[in-house]
Amino acid sequence: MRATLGSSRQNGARKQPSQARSKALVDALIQTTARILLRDGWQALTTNRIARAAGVSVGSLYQYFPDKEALLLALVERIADEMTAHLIEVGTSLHDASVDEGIAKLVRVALDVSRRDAPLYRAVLVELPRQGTLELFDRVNRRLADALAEWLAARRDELDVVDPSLTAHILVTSLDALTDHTLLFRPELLDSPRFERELRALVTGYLGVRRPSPVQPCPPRERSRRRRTRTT
Amino acid sequence: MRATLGSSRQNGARKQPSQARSKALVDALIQTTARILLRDGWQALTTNRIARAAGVSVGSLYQYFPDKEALLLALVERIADEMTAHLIEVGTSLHDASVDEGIAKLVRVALDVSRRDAPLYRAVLVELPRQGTLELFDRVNRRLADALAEWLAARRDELDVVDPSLTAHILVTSLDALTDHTLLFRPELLDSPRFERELRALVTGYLGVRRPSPVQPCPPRERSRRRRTRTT
Amino acid sequence: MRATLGSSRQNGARKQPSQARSKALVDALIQTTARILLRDGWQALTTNRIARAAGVSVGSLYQYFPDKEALLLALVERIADEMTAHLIEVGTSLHDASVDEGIAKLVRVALDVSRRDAPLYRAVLVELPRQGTLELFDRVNRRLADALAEWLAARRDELDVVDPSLTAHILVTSLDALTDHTLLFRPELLDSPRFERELRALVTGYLGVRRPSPVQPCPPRERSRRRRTRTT
Amino acid sequence: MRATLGSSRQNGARKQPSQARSKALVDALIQTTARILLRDGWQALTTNRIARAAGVSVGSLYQYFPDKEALLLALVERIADEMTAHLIEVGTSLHDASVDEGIAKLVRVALDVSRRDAPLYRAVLVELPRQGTLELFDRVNRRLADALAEWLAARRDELDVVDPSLTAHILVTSLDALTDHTLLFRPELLDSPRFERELRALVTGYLGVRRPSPVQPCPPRERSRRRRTRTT
DNA sequence: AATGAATGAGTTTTCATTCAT
DNA sequence: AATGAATGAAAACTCATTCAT
Repeated sequence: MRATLGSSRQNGARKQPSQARSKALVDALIQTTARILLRDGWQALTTNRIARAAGVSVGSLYQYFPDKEALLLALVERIADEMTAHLIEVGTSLHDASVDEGIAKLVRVALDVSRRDAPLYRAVLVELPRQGTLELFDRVNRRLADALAEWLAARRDELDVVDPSLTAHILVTSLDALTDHTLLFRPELLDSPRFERELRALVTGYLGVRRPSPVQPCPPRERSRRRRTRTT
Repeated sequence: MRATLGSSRQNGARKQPSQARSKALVDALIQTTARILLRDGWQALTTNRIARAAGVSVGSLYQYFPDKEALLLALVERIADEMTAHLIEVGTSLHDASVDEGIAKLVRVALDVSRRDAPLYRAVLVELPRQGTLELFDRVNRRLADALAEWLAARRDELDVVDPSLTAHILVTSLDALTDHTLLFRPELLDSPRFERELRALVTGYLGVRRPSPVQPCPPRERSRRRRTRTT
Repeated sequence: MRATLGSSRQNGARKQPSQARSKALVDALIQTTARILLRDGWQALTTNRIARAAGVSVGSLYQYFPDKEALLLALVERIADEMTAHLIEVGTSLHDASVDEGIAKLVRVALDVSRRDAPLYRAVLVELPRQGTLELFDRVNRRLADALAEWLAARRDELDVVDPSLTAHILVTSLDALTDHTLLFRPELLDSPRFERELRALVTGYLGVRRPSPVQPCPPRERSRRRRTRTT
Repeated sequence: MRATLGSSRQNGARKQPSQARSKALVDALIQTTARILLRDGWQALTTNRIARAAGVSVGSLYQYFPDKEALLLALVERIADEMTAHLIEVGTSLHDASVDEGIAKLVRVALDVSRRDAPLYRAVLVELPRQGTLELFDRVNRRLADALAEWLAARRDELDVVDPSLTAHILVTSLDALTDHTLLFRPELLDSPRFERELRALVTGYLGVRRPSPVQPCPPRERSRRRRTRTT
């Protein structure tokens, strides 16, 4: 829910690691950064420490990252990219999904993503300066929102959606924020089916899912009616 | 949506500012902290700079705050307390509010709170270390959620709510997160009536608001029916 | 062994406490200084802390002591004066004392003085900057040495002393240093009779105490030979 | 009289100066510390000043010493080690030394050690916090005392010594303290042959050196007899 | 490319001392 | 005389970054 659905651009890395060796080095640095952040927190996250723990020299660190910030950004990006690996499925599989399926998928993926690397992700959320981080995660959300908007638009007749783009933004943001908050303050809820059900209810309710009533079609609900006639 | 509905306890302040003078000094320091954070960012936020800008000596700063962190916490607390000023109304006025009114109020207050001191709040969200900050804002949310849960419980017959506490948590978190995110990435939405309407729709939908249909009562929607029968 | 045998001069005190109240205040400050030094060490010994612990304001402290150093000096002086209370006896009672008695007294008083306020004295020795302290204690020693020198001179025929002044300096310094060192590193020895005996032996041996051998007097020289006949 | 007869262990140095360069840097820092302490006193002894005066950056200082204290300790240790260079001779050459030779050597070395780096040593004694310093010098003393005790034990028949260990402690402490005190308060004595003679007399007298009296052997002294028979 | 010793500006924090009340 | 809030110079220490090897 917070990963670049596509690929990442040249982050400020000084040099694109072309050789395998370089790639390994960059990986080691990023992973070590994650490890230290996790184990010892933001305070302990110094470039010298990272380099030593990664088994390289500070100089090497600066060969591949112009900045400490760049390294941090790379870490966040990596997380974002791992999130993408999950979201991308949804983005594509959403296409043919029925309304209920789509909603279930959406909710499920939001939860999965939070649970997958909860501790690291939590550490990043809590300890890292958000300056550049936010945009990264937002980009992920935007792409998911775009995919979702498309899907919503395609199912307009079954749903109570006027502005798919705004609705998608609201949905994605809600889910994102809910899982984040829950990760931070009620981590135990993350695994409860009850919580998942509520999230689905939230989405379902918001989308005003219309059930085909075979005999006596219910008149559209107040809210829906109002919504449909309004102009934004 | 993120303020202590009650008052805050003795935070780490070294000395309880009893005299008016002390109070003014503490105020000046906190406001200056806010100002610098706003104008020059986290990097410029050094104790010496704060003190100088506040027109006092560093020593005085440390007379009232044991730590830089304590000062920052005090700032966050102040924001949280200002939020409370708004939330407290809702908490009380919610009691007799009809369902529609309550929802409108809830949404309205969430937006108001974000808009009121948007820039400062944004700065705090983006730049400050969340270590102690999170709990402060969470406390606010919890209290609002409690008030909301009560209200929900009292209107159970009109609503589609099984677990008021969980529902309240979800609602509060959603609204909080939505306004936060929007403040950070789509600040222009914060003032759009469209956005407010959507938030109301989100809440209304989620709560499964039941409309009294005078003639032909619609059979409860699928979702609702399902929900009612499920065991949590 | 380290106290001013006479009285102390105007230490740098800003004002001679004439009133009883002032005297009490000065006392409280000095005693509090000792207490803090003892309980919490040199690091905790700040003027503000001392004043607060003594129940007065810092301003009052500076009313009576121009300096932190002056306060410290006053403490040392007080200790030195307490030592004097003991030494002064020796100084006078030494006059008519026999050689053996004199030696026993000298040694005994050196030990008593170290034992009396061992912890505080130890703290002063270990933690205080010696800048001005040394001279204070030295003055005590000098006076004792003077008294001792006189006594030695008066007993020249029984002793093997050429330069009473130098001998006295050596004796006083030795005893002083021995008790100090022992206090610091072998405090348990301070109470052992064995240690006291050795100190007497040291003095006796050094002074070459001549024993009147009734029958067959050993031939002189040999300071050593003479020494052999002494009884401890 | 105050140096580690052996070598010193890893003190708190952050990094073992393996390269020649590092060694030079550490040396420069320690020597500069000594110089400043000597020239400008304890007050002027700030890490920044030391570093600047040594021609390196503060950072470098902290690369090799975790603490200001560690640097100070290193200085003391260096002095202690230099003392050792002298004492070690005595320790070994004492073995075959006759009683008179041994005593002369002991006294001589005590004086030499004090004279060698009198000003620096004085500064250390007067200005440095003794917290960790004391143990260092004490260790030196203990080792010398051990060597001395052995020598005393080996010459028991010529001397009036019951408990070599205690006697050695007393001797070493006396000499140490006498030279220290004299360095502090009567530095001119340090070079006087008279003073040296007295020290020898002190030791000789205390040890109850027995002279072989060819004709009429004097009966053993009282003290000696008692001492020999008593159990401690 | 890699190293890691060196850098030093910049940060937090302390605490002796003053002075308006 | 007493107070104690205010001062601010100065200290210890950090750590991102560079650059000679």
